[in-house]
Amino acid sequence: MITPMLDSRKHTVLEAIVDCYNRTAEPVSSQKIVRDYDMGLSAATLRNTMADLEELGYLTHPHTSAGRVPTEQGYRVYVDSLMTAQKLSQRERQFIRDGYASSRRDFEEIMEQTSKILSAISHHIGVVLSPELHESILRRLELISIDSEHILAVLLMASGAVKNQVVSIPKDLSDEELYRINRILNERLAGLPLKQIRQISQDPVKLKAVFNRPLSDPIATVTRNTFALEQETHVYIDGTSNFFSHPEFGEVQKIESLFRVLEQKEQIADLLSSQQEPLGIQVLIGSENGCEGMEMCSVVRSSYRVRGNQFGTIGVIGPTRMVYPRIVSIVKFTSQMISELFEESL
Amino acid sequence: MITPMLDSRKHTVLEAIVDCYNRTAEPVSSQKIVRDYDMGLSAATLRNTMADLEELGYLTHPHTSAGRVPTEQGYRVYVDSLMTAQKLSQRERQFIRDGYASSRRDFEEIMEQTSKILSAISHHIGVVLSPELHESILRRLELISIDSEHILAVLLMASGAVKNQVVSIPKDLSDEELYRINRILNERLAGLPLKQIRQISQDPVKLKAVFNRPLSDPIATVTRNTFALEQETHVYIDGTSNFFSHPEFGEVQKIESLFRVLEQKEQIADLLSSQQEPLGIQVLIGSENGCEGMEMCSVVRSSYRVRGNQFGTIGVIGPTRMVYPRIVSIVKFTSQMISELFEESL
DNA sequence: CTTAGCACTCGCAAGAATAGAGTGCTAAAA
DNA sequence: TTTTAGCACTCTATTCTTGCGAGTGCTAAG
Repeated sequence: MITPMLDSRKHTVLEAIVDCYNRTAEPVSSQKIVRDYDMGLSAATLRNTMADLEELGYLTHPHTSAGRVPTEQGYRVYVDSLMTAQKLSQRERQFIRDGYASSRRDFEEIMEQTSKILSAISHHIGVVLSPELHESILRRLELISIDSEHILAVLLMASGAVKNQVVSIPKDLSDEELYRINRILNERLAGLPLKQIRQISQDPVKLKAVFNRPLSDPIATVTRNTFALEQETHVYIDGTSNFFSHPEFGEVQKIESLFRVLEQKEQIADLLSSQQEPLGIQVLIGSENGCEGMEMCSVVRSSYRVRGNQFGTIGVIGPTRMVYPRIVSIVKFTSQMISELFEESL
Repeated sequence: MITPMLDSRKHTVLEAIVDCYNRTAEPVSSQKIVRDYDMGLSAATLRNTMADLEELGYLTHPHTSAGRVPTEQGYRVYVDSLMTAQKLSQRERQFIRDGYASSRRDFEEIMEQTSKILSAISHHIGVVLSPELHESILRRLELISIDSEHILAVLLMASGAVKNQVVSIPKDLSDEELYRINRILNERLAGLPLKQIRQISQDPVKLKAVFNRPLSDPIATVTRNTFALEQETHVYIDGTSNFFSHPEFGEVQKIESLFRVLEQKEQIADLLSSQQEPLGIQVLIGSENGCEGMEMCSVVRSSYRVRGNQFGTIGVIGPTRMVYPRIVSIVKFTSQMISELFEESL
């Protein structure tokens, strides 16, 4: 628990500074700590300790005569070994539960609702990443005729996700034949992950092996066209305007770079999924998130689990100066909630 | 063409001021006009004319020693009777067409792509409102079993839109029975607008009349649950970060109120659909849009048409100081494009 | 090792001075 | 009668100065 280089006083002081800075968004002076934190030390002593912490790289000075501000490294230590978990209040838990109560529990709605809940309760940005479609297991497939050249393929996944896709078909395919194809596809492909189905459908040898039919058969064509899917995850974002209330984003410039990033959904998807380990909670502090234009933001993320042993990610994006214990608890609890939801329903 | 109260000189001057202000975002002085617009008049004369225009309510002064800025009323006159339509260049038309080329032409993708195209080419915010689901005509309905208590209802609309919905069903409904119900529902309900179907499904008398079965019959339950749909339109927004490049949004405050509105999709939906007349283009200048927090923005919108005689709306939201002729042409052309797309495909 | 005291640094806010852009008005010119 | 040159006046934006206050670092005493 105790970082080797830091004695217990340095710990306490660093924690106090992080805490104070998080609340005020202003550099913390030695005076301020004496006044607010009653730790039985004089300002001068604190100044010495603070100077030490600065030398170790945990604090900085905006300028000579200003108070101290935690560095990313300082936050790192704080998050890893200083902060004490802050349990969510009964109220807050209830708020999260209520958020899901109204939803009709379909897949998309849960995703959307989650991003809303996360942002509403954290007062930061809530983000949800759906599980990668390719990893999903096909539960069932339905082909619906649209016109003579197109059908709508409805892919129902084990996770509860649904993917609609318009597919071109060979002309003059009768309804009966379509129905027959539909039945065969379900027989042979249901239960397999999409990734594997895709491989089969693009590989003539495998395709032939699975269906035991010539490649010119309509069934081969339909399969090929239906499963020529791109990799795909959806990103749900909510609460972007919460950023305006933080004083450190007082200048348009800073907020601009952030918003430009947020509009690039792929970047956000990368941000949430990179080096994600299943079922752990992770905190990326400041530039650790590796996202250009988001250096002054931290990300708290966690994976969640849906049926079919698949994982998605939820997260909160906020200023580096966020109340980590609270946000961590929120993300943790919400990811549990959502995993449970997917377990019990659908 | 000529507004009664304004002689031809006032026209020219007003147009010049609007044009100049649109380009520079700064109050326009008499000097500036003499220099840039070669209209054979001295600065003093222009000042007189400008004073007249101000008295008529078409211009204002930020302060005594500043240049003139068009009022909303001024813009109104400009848009209604002064500006000359600016044809899109071949390049621009091609840009729009190319934007659709890649899309696989399913309903959602066209919507999404349209908002992207609009924002990319206008450098403002692109918005698309899908047709109201209730007005859509049901083309076909497919019921897919999920588990013993739920099915997935896939509603395929005449417009090409698809709506998935998880529906609770009576327990122990056999697959055969579900299939039978599915067939009957298609027979009786396909071709009707959802609104009407909803009425039928919620009204015991009508329900009985249509299906000629007791209300306890599973078919009645499934119908009721499937068509208990809320009114629903989707809003697609893109290009929000474009707003940062406009100098009039240099202060965080102004941009904040705008972004808070943009996060409220319902408000945007209202904004686009209120008093919309089919197939016309409309320009709402400044506070005319009636949306709190968007007083400094104008909206150029147009409806588009999908199969089944339904209408949706597309629009561009930008600062009041936008290049109206260009934006109007963009919106007009795009709405034609999208109508054509829906005509030919799907 | 801690702390009081003090000199020193630096940012920030308030004021003062200045420059300059633009207007309105008046009187002369067309 | 309309246009224009000229000029006084107004107001903003910029720059510079000044003073204040918050904070630190260092030193010497407790």
